[in-house]
This record gives sequence, structure tokens and C-alpha cells, in this order.
Amino acid sequence: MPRLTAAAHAANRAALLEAGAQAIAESGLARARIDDISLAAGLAKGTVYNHFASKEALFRAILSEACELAEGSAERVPGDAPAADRLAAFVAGNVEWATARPGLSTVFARELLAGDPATQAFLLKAAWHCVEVVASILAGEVREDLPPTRLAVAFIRHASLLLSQHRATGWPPLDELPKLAATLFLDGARA
Amino acid sequence: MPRLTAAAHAANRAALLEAGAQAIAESGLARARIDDISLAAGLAKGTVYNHFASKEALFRAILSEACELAEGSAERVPGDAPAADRLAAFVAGNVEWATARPGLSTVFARELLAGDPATQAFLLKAAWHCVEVVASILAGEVREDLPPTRLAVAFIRHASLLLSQHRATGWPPLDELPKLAATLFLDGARA
Amino acid sequence: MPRLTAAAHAANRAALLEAGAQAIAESGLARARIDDISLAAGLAKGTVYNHFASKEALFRAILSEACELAEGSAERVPGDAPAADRLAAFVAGNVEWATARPGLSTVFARELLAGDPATQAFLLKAAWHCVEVVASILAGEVREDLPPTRLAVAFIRHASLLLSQHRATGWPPLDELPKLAATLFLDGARA
Amino acid sequence: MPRLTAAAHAANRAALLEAGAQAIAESGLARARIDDISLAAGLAKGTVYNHFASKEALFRAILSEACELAEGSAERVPGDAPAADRLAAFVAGNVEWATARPGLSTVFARELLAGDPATQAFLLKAAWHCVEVVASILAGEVREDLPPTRLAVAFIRHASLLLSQHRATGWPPLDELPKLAATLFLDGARA
DNA sequence: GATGAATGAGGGTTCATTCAT
DNA sequence: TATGAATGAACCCTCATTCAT
Repeated sequence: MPRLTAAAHAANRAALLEAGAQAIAESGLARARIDDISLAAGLAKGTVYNHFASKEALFRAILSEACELAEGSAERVPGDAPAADRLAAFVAGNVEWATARPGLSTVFARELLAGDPATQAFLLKAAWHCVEVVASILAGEVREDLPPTRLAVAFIRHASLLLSQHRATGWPPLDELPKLAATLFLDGARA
Repeated sequence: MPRLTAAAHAANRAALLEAGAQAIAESGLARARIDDISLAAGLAKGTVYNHFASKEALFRAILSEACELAEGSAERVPGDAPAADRLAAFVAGNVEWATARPGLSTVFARELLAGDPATQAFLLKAAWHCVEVVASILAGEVREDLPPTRLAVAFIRHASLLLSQHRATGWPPLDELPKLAATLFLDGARA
Repeated sequence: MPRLTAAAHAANRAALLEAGAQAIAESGLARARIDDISLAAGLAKGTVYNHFASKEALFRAILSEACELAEGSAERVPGDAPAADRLAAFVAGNVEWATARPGLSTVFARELLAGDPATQAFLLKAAWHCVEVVASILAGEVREDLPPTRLAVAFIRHASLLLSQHRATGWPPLDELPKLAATLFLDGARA
Repeated sequence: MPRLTAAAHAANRAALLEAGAQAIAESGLARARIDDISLAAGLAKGTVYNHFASKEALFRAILSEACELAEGSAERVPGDAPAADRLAAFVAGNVEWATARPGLSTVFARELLAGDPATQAFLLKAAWHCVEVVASILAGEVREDLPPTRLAVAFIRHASLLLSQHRATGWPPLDELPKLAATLFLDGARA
């Protein structure tokens, strides 16, 4: 008989995930401090360990949550539209949660773009449905010498790259980003 | 101070840069240990501090060296060739030193793709000539709505992304990578 | 308060004492965890503190229970028998409860043999009747230069030592232990 | 080329062993603090880890040193004397270093008398020569039903017990302890 | 300049204890 | 009274940096 309602427990967990994502986004996993994370979540340090076995486990949970959001974006891609629109819809879905959860998406993007091999493998496995959806959009659409699954991974990372460039420089504007990502990838930048 | 000593000093510094790049490539800046770096360079821990004021300074020096190599690649781009070939030549030059110095290029790519804003700014400033060369190749070639300098940065990061994907998965093959990077970027993946 | 509740309360307390003794026997006081103890007793962590003010208090209660069992053994020593038999009977009584309560007796023996001075003083005070009974058996029986009370303490610890050696190595066999303890102590090991 | 002479290094190590033994004797392994130990040795906390991989490793080194001293006592036992005198000489040798190194001998005795099985096994292995020497003294001297090696272990622990009783109560006096230990064990306490 | 032992701030993790339910 | 999530003090260990040799 838990003394805490399931809702309260989930709220604490969510607060820790959010605070953890923000701290890790700012400082990286190694320099983010458990103490800061728990305080930012309005909890004491020890409470972190009631929810996650270790800092590393918290980190994995953050990545998993990001993957779930990405999977959600993949699921909402319309089935019957031109390839460019479907790709743009996928990106737009991701931009949406990335805007709502900047810390989370920063951590996700960093690991997707530059994480160590084990973490990248973890991400791709956890978000494999995204890869499949993108690959199915690309299949039949792209040059025959380009393997669709590889290309799907490249596209997802390419979109992350543009989002990170938006964050650093303001370009491309967020509302044009999905379409630009899709167009650049499918048709290139040539005039 | 005799010349030989100066040569030895430079050799030690180079060894530290290389060992530092490898260690940071493997473990990240925070987890790379000065002790391991100095040992891998065949020197004692304290010697690191005769060459660099701090771990952070060593890190900056590593990034600077990578930027110099990138600048070298930019300088060797032919002046009179189709845009795609010139872009590919720039990428090929970078692939070349990246192959010879995998640790160095891994650190460079990681920071270029996912470094914190200050580090990205440092890199772009140190390798600004690369951006200008790429921008000059793109200028007049690309759609009018795409700002060449922004696009140049995007291209450089895009090429880094493909190199990192090659390292993780073997695709794209190294010999096709420069051309693929240029073509994808200019013309897209469409069949 | 109804009788049944009181019985349940006592049962809980007994379960905590037994679980505590086992955990402390295995891991020592410092490393035994309240959480494990309460779980092993089929209760929640907080309940421990409804019965004992602190881990230290639980530990004292465990020692007290062991002392009560030892006192019981002392009381059942026959009054009219040769000294060796009476000593052996005392040891046999202790072996009996030690067999039934291995955790408890392990904790007791450890503190008796190697506890800090305060704990040893606590034990001797709580089991002083044992010392008196053994001393009264020894009085008049042993060499004049040996103070009976000191010697009684030595005998009790000596018997504990043999029991601990039995547990570690299987020797001496449990059924011979009481007699061996008494004989060794009174008559020595000489052929 | 070490910057520290071997002597200075050994002195630091010895200081840490002594300080560690004292701290562990007082508080037990679990409650002894590395910080206190290093300060008592006149060094900083981190220096402990230049000599020992962990608190546990320091503890093992302390036990090993005690075993070496015990082995030394065993080696100095005269070869041609009555069994009781040889046993007493062994005990006297141990009393000697125990007097000089009270912390060390307290830790040793605690583990010998009440350590967990793994630690007891470690001690007996490291001080096995002691057991052999005592067993060879006892062989042929004791009743046939008593296995000499088991009995040797019992004797060594019995002597430790008397030493611990001396420390707690002042009895037996230190100068009589070796003879008393040998006589009690061989001939018993009977008048 | 090179060395490497010493330093000590820093932070992850544990777990006895509390207290609202 | 029983519960168990929250708490935060405590402590081991790491490792960048210093500095005497």
C-alpha cells in the first residue's frame, strides 16, 4: 500500500527527469550535479535514488523519454502525402516537443549527434520506429545507390543538426525548419 | 636555449596533443584523465602543466590544432572547378587528416556537432576561413532564400555528420563520402 | 488495547529481534541495514522505530535477549554434580539455544569475544548471574592463584571460542563440545 | 626515478598502517574514517590512496602486518625446552609486539576472535607458520583425541582471549600472561 | 624542464531516521 | 500502529593541480 499516490510519484519522477534534462543540457552528464538536479526538482538529493539507481540510470531514463516523444512524432506522420510533406511532418512533430522541452531535446540531440557508440546504439534501438517510418518514406523515392535505412538515420540526424543550428544562431527559423530539412535532404540546396 | 631542446619540447607538446585528443575522443573531456594522457604521451603528469596551463587549455589547443588542419584543407580547394567538385575536395581534404588523426577529428567533430555554444563559437572563429571558402563556393549556386554563410556552416557540420556515421556504421564508405556529402547537399537524395 | 493486538505486537518485536540478529550476524552492526531487517521480519522500515528507538537500541535488545537465554542456561545447571559436569551442563544449555538461534548466538559471541569495552561491560552486567554460577562451580576447585570470578569470565569466553571454532571448521563436534570445554579448562590438554 | 626516497615512502606507509590500526581498533573498520586516519598519519586524505587501493586494502595490509609480527614471534620460539615453556615463549613474543603496537594487536585479535569467515581464513593463511609451530609443540604432548592443528588454532585464539581480558580488566597481569596461557591450556585450572 | 607524491575540493551514493498518511 | 517516501548528513574515492627535488 504505497503512502504516495501513483500520481504524486509520477509527478516527482517527471520533475526529476525534467530537471535532470535541463542540468545535463547545460553542463553535460559529467558536470551536472545530482544535488542541483534534485533541488531544481524541489526534492532532496536522496530522493533521486528512490527513482533512479544512479546518475547513469537517470540519464538513460531521460534519453528514453526523448525517444518516446520522438516515436510519438513518427506515429503522427500522415500516411498519404508527398514524401517531402511527410518528412516535414515528422520533423515538425519533433520540433514541437523540442520547443516544449528544450532541455530534453538538447540532451537527445547531443547524444544523437555526438554520443559515444553505445549511447547512439541505445538511442537508435529505443527510437527504431522513427527510423523505420522515415525509411519507408524514403524508400522508392531516393536514388538507388542510397540505402534507405542508413539514409533515414542520416536524415534524422540532419534534422537535429538544423535544430541545433537554429538554437545557436536563430537560423533556420523554427517555422521553416521542417520544410527546409525535408527539402534540403530530398532536393538539395542547388538553385 | 639549444635548438635540439626546442625540438624535443615541440615533440613533447605534439605527443601531449595527440594523446589528449585520443583520450578525450574516447572518454570525453570530463572523464579523460591527465594521468592517462601524460602516460600515453610517454611523459609524467606534471609535464602536462609545463605545456598547458590546465586541462581546459590542453583541450583548446587540441581544438585549435584541428582547426588548423581544417583550414589547410580549405586552402587546398581548387579554384576552378564545378561547385560539387570543390565541395568534395574540401571534404576529401578533411577526411584525409581525419583518417591520419582519428582522435583529433573525433574531438573536433563532437564539438562541432554538439559542443556548447561557447566552444562552437570558438571553433567557428578559429576555422572561419573554412566557412568563407565554403560560402564562396555556395554563393550564386544555391537558392536565393538560403544565406550562404549559414549554409556553409550547415554544410561543414553535415559533412562531419556523415563522417561520424561512417565511423559508427561503415556507411558511407570513406572514398565515396566527399562526393556523397557534396551531392546530397547540393542536389538532395531524390531519385 | 485488545489482547490480540498485544500478541501481534510482541510477535512483531520478536520477528524484528530475530531478523536483526541474523542480519547483524552476517554483516556486523554497521553494515546491517534497517531496511533488510524490517523486510526479513515481514514489516516495513518505519515499524522498526515503533519498537526500538534506534538501530543501536535494537542491537542492545538483541544482546539482552541473548543474555536472558544465557541466564536461563545458568539456572538449569544441576546443583549436585562434579564440577566438570556442571560446567559442561552450562555449556550444553548454551549450545542448545545457540543451535536454535544461530544469528542471535553469533552476535552474542562476537560481542563477548571482541566487542568494545562498553558492550562487554553491558553483556557481563546483563548476564552476571551466569558469571556467578560459573564462579561458584569453580570456587574451591581451582588453583588458589586464580580468581574465580575472572576465571568464570574466561571460561564463558573460552566456551564461546570453541563454539565459534565449531562453526568455522566443524571441530569440535557439537555433541562433544560441552564436555571438551569443561575438561580442557579444568584439566588442560596434556596427555 | 621516484621523487621520494624509498625510506620516506616506507615511513608514510608505516604511519598510515599505524594510524589505520589505531582508528580501526577504536571504531571498527566500518566507522573508522579515512580522513581521520590520514590526518593522524600527518598526511592528506588523498595520500592514503597513493598507498592503498581502498579502505579494505588498507585493512588487509594492517592484518598482514600483524601476521608478519606473529610469524616473527613463532620463529623466535626456542627449539629445546618443555612444551609449556615453548608455548609461553610464543605468547610472550606476541605480547611484546602487542604492547608496542596496541592498535595493531587489537585489530588482529578482534578479527582472529570474531572476524567473518573470510577474514579468519585470510589470517590463518597469512600466519600459518604460527599454527604449524604451535601444532608441532603440542604434537605428542596432548591427548590423542585432540587434533594438534585444530588445537593449535584454539590455543592461539585462547591466548588472544586472555590478552583481551587483560586489556579490559587488568587480569591476568601481562608478565604472568604467557605462562598462564600455556599452563591453563596444557594443564587446566584444577587445583 | 621533467618528475610524481601530496593535496583537498568535489560529488556520487548510502542509509538511519522522520513523519504525513 | 503500520507504512514507505523523503530527507540530508556522512563518507569513500577521484583526479586536477601544485611544488619540492
